[in-house]
Amino acid sequence: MANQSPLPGLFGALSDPTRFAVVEQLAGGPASVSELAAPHDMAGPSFLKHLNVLERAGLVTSVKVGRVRTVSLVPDALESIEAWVKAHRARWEHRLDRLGAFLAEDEKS
Amino acid sequence: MANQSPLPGLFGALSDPTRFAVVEQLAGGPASVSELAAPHDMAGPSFLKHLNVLERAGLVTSVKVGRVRTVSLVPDALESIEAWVKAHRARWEHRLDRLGAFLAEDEKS
DNA sequence: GAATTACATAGCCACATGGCTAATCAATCG
DNA sequence: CGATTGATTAGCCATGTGGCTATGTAATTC
Repeated sequence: MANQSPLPGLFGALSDPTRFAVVEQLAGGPASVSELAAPHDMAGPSFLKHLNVLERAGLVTSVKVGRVRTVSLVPDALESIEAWVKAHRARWEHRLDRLGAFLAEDEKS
Repeated sequence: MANQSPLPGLFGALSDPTRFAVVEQLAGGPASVSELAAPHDMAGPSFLKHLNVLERAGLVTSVKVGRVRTVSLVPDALESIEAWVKAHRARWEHRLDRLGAFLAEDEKS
């Protein structure tokens, strides 16, 4: 049982407003570091840290060509989040159904 | 536009392994504080803080009856996460399609 | 009514996080 | 070549976060 879920890490990466906004921007297509940084009134290095967090979390990849680094989304990451949420919401709703059934049953008595 | 997205807050709540596990446990149905705390080798007050974080984030509600507090999931929260992920993944995949089309077009020349 | 149980509050501490400036490196432009 | 631009590295600092112990309070149980 050496297997820790990677999801808390993904969530952590998305828990910062700056990083969250970056992901939203990237959903519109890849962008350079400076394009991504532009909307955020923040010093370059501070912003870079955020990008590194996103990349270490696996939400984002990047390639550097010449002096420009182009960053893009990794769809698998979003997919795994979606799968997890879907599964747990489903379990929960199933439970609510059983509760509803129980209450209805109770009502009859 | 005074409207900040609530999602980073939700993600923050899920970014801690303990809290993440609590949510997973709660997907199986409501539970008391001590039932939730049991699997986590951690002092009571430390664990309580986590529950409070989850509650402030809106992922969880609780009612105290007698001396026992019962905690349950708030499905809306998971739902809003799912909706966000779905939307952004969709945008991204649409983009990939356009890229594919572009590359195919390029191939012809 | 005394002891136990189930949470809760207060306060402390170590470390992580998020921001900054200054300085560097490498590619491109004039 | 020299200047500029885009990204990066190296520190520094304030604040937040996650853990603890000690103590408190309210509901049950014996």
